[in-house]
Amino acid sequence: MATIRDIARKSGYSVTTVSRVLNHQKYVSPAAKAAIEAVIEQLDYVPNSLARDLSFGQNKNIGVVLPHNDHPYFNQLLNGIMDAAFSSGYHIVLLPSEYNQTIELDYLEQLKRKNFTALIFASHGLALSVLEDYTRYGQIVCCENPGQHHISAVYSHREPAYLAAFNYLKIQQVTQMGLLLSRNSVQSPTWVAVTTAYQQVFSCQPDAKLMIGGMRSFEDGYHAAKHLIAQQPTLNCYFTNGDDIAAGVRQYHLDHQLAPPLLIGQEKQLSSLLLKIPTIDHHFFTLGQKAFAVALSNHHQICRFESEFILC
Amino acid sequence: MATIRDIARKSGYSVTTVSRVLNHQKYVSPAAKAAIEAVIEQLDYVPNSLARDLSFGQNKNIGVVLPHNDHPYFNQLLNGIMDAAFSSGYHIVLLPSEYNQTIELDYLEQLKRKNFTALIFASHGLALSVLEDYTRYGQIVCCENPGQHHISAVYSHREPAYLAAFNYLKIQQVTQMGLLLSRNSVQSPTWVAVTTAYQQVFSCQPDAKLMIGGMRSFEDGYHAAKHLIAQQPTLNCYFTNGDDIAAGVRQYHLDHQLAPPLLIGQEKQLSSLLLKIPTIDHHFFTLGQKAFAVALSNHHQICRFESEFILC
DNA sequence: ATAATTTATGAAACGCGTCCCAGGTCAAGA
DNA sequence: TCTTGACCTGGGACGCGTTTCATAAATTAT
Repeated sequence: MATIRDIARKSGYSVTTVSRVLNHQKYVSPAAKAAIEAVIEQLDYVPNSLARDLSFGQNKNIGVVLPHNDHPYFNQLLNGIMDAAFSSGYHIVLLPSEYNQTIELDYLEQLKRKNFTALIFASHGLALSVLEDYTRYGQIVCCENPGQHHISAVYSHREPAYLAAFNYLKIQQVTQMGLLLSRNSVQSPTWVAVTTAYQQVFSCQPDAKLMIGGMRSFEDGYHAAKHLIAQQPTLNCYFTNGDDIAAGVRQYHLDHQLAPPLLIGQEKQLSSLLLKIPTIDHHFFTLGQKAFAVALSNHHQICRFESEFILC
Repeated sequence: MATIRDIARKSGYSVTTVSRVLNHQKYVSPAAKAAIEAVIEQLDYVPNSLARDLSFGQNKNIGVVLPHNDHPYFNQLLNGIMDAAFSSGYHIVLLPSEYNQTIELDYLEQLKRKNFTALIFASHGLALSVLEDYTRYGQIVCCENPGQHHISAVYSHREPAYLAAFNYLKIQQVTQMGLLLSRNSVQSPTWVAVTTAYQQVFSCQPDAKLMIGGMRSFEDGYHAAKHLIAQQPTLNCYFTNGDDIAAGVRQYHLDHQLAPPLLIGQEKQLSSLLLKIPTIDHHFFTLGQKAFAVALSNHHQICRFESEFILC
C-alpha cells in the first residue's frame, strides 16, 4: 500500500507538494501537478483516512443514539437524518442503546475519544445534565425539549396536537379511555405531555388503571386491549402512541365481536391510512433533517416543530 | 486534552508502560499500575481513538450499503445487522446509495482508504465483478447469490417460495396476474427468480404488459392497480414485492367497488397480518445477523437461507 | 553456582497525512 | 531601482497510540 512519501520519492517532489495536489490547494505548478498525478495513478494510491482523521483531529462520523430501530418514530427520524447526511461527506453511525444508561454513557465516552464528531440523541435514558457535561467534547443534539439545559435540541411540540385529539374525543362524548404509551417511565416527556393535555381537556387525571406503557407494536396493542377489556368491559376508546398499536386494539375488538373502538394513533403510518384511524403527525422526517444540520453546526440552537392532529 | 505522554511525564513512567496499563497487558508492576491509573483519573484522560485506529491500521466500522431505508427489506436486514453488532465493539455505518453506481463505487473506494473494516452490500447497483476487485481491501459481504464470483455472501433462496406462491394461485384458477416488483431492471435477481418460477408453474412467460417495476409503497400499489385495471378491467390477481404494495392494490379495488383481488405480498409485514394477505417471509432479520458475522470473519463464506410462503 | 527464563521498564521508530515556516523566484507597483 | 506580494517548493514538526528492541533485575531451573 503506497503512502504519500512513496509518491513524493517517486515523483521527485516533496511530501508537502503531494499533499497540496491531493487537497487541490493553490501554489502548485502545472508541471508538478501533472507529474505527481501520474505517479498517484501509477501506484494506485489513495490517502489513508485514518491518518487524515488523526491529523485533522476528528473524523466525519455522526453518531445517532436510539433505543432500537423497529419503531416508526426512530425510523422516520433516521430517514430524515440520512437524507440530510447524504452527500454531505459525513457518515451516520447507528448506536442502539435499548435505553440502557451504561451503554448511552459509553457512547458519550466515545465522543470524548473522538470516535464521533457529534452525537444525535434520540434516546433519553440519561439525564439531560449528563449530556450537557459532554457537550465540551463535541456537538450534542437531543430530540426533546432541553428545558434549562444548555444542549442543542430539535423536537416536536406535542401538546397542541394532544389537546386537539382529546378535544375531538370529548366531543364524541367519551368518558373513559385507555392510554397506550410507549415509554415505561412516568417522568418521560411523552407521558407528561399526554397526562397534562388530558387533564386540561377533561378536568381530571386519567385513570391510572387504564394507562399502559411499553407499547410498541400491533401485538402490544392487541394484548393491551385484551388486558384492559378484562377489567373494564365497556371500554371503547383508546389513545395510543402509534398507529400500529391502535390497529392491534381494533383487531382485538374485531376478533371478539366488540363494537369498533374510537382510536387515536400516532406517527401517520400506513395502518392509520388503511384503517382510517385519526393520527398525530410529529413530522419526524423533517425533524431528522434538521437534527443533522444542527449536529454539523457548532453553535448552540434549539428548534421546535409543531405536531399535527390529522382526522383522516 | 491530555495525551499518553502527559500521563507518562506526570506519573514518572514511560509512554510504553502507560500504554501497557491502558491495554491491560502483562509486565506492569502493581506500583506502576496504581501510580499511572491515579494520574489517568486525575487528568481525566481517555485514549484518542483516531490515533489508536491509525496505529492499528483499521477502525471498527462496518459499512452497510443499501439503496434507502424506507423498505421493510432493508429495515429488517438492518435490524438483524444491528442486533449482531450490538456489544461487538463494532459500529454500523449507514451508506445509502439510491442504487447509484458512482456512489456505491465511492463507498468501495472508502474501504480502500480504510474508512471501514468491511462492507455489507445490500444494494446491487454495481456488477459483482467490481465488488470482487475490492475484496483485497477488506471483507465484502453481498446479499445475493454471488454465482461464480469470489465474494462472501448471505442471501435467501427465493425460488421455492415463489413456486409455492404461484402454485397456490394456479390452484385458485388464476389465469392472469399483475406482477408488481421493486427493482426496475429486468436483470435483477428478483425479477429473474420471479419470472422463472412463473414460467415453471404456468408454462408460459408472464404478460409483460402486466409487469411493473419500481414498486415500493402502499401508494405505488394503489397507482399500479389503477394503471393495470385501466388496460385490463378483469384483472383480479396480483403478485407483489411487498405487503404494503398489495395493501395498496386492495385499497384501489375497495375504493372502486371491484371484487376483492387475490394477492400475494412479501416481507411478512403488519399489513399482511391485518388484511390476511398471503405473504413470503425471507427471514431478513436472521440474514442480517449472519451478514454481520460474515463481515467480521476474514475468510470467504457463502450462506443461503430458505424463503417461506405463508398462507395466513 | 550457573544457565535459562520471566518480569519490568523505557527509548525510539512507526503508522501516514497535514501544516507551519523558511527560502527562493519573478513580475507589478512606487 | 527598490518594494511589495503573489507564486512555488520543501524540511521537519505534529497529532497520538502501538510496538519493536534493548537493558536490567528477579526468578526458576539445572
